[in-house]
Amino acid sequence: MERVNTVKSVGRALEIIEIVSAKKNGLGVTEIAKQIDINKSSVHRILATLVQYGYVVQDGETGKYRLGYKFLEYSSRLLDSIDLRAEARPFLQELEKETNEVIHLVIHDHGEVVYIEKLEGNETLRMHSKVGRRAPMHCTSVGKAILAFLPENIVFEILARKGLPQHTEKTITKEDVLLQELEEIGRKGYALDLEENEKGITCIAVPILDHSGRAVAAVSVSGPSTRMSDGTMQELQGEMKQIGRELSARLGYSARMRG
Amino acid sequence: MERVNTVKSVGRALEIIEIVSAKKNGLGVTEIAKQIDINKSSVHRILATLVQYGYVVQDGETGKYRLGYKFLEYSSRLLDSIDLRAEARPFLQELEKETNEVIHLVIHDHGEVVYIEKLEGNETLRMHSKVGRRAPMHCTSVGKAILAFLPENIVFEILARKGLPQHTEKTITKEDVLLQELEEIGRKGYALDLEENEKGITCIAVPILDHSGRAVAAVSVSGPSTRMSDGTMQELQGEMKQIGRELSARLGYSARMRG
DNA sequence: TCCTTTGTTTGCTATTACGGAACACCGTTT
DNA sequence: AAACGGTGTTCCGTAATAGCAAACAAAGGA
Repeated sequence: MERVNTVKSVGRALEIIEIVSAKKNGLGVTEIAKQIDINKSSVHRILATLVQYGYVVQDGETGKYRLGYKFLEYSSRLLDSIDLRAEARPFLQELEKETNEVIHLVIHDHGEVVYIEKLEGNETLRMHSKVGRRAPMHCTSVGKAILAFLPENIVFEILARKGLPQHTEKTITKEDVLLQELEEIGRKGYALDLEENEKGITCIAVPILDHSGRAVAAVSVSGPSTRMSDGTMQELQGEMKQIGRELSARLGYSARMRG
Repeated sequence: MERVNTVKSVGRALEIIEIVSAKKNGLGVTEIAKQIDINKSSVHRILATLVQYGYVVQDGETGKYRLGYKFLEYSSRLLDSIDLRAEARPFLQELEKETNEVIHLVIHDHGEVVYIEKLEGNETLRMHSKVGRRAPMHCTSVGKAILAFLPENIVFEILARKGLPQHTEKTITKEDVLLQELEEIGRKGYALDLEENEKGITCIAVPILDHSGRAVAAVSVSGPSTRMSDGTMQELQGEMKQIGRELSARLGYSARMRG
């Protein structure tokens, strides 16, 4: 963790937010101070600032500190600014109607994927809390679809930083194997996840490219491996690639994708 | 703005976040520095810290700073922790089914209401970006329903701090009139918004009380005034009060509400 | 081409944030 | 009841550090 030209107390504040966000029911000054090994009074002062701005609230009963609703506000603004969501929505809905499986829209952020939309059969209502969740790239269809359309040096940087932790017995944990897979994905134009992230779950994904041809997002269909047969995938991949091209075009990328 | 025992740089950082969040397409160091009248280099150093933690990202093309997806993550955790949402969901769904109107679930936060759920006919998918939005209390049904079940001194504090800005010609802008209305709401157990916030829109709301009988949230039905007739309201209010009681009970409030 | 306007870095100084300790305030225990 | 361990909060001297001004770099525009 390099700390060149940064503000120490701001960093501490953000670490405190991280800690506070992790405990649903809040926690106290002393507990926080222990976790990051700085003085109680410093924690208290930073918390006071965060409270003043609504980032953190102090529970009236227990006195514990919890995350404030301010984050919902910013999150809302953020989602608004991602017009990709609005653009993608009709395509996702059609995909869901056809497949009756779970549809995801993710964005690449700092070597992970962030879910910004999830359509799940009749349970569309339950999805909110999933939006914002993160997942690794090396063992998800969306992650691999994006990696395959990123410059090599960025891919190496991500893999070096994040490693290839094993999630299931099928997770690709060797870098050379993954690179070969990415090369294939690049040729085919879509990525598969054959139970590499979660046992029994198979996914197919296509990347969404920005104006320079770099992947910034991806769309996927996920389902139980029993339903996601080779045949199903073959039917799906054509349509999904079409959707990927369409959405890429709306981000300004008009060049022709291979495959 | 009192600043006793707070950390200046942290406050500045949060102000910078506020500014950055307001511009969809991001903005530059100089622009930010101008807005809060501090030195460029200070802004730069704080931004560097925020970038390091993922709160802010720098656009690769333009170099402008935009809000990072970190906020989605925290927002997600926050929504998870609000079990009120989960508890309320089935009730809201039934309300929506019956009325075919827009259903809102809000939480009180610092003298405003924050939307944490929105059900909107067939367009349930479009709601995400609305979650986290804020609205004033004095001119919304949900806001008034909550105010009516808060201690007087808190009500006065909120009104003093926020004022009663006029949104439509029907907005209540006189404090004594509003207090009288709140008293009536307290007796009846539900609140109406007769085009006080938005022209042509009528709403009805009931509060949700915590274990001590103080309002912390509210549920509402909104629709065009043409459809939200007196008769409709009369039919609705009984069921909505029942929902309010039910949800209050789950938060630990078991005392009998008046009305 | 030069000039303006960015973003970034540097060095100095005074600000200010930090940590230790004291304080106040519980709830328990003895 | 009084002493205790556990909170959260406040105070104060000091040293670290965040802020400022100015210089630098880089990128457009005229």
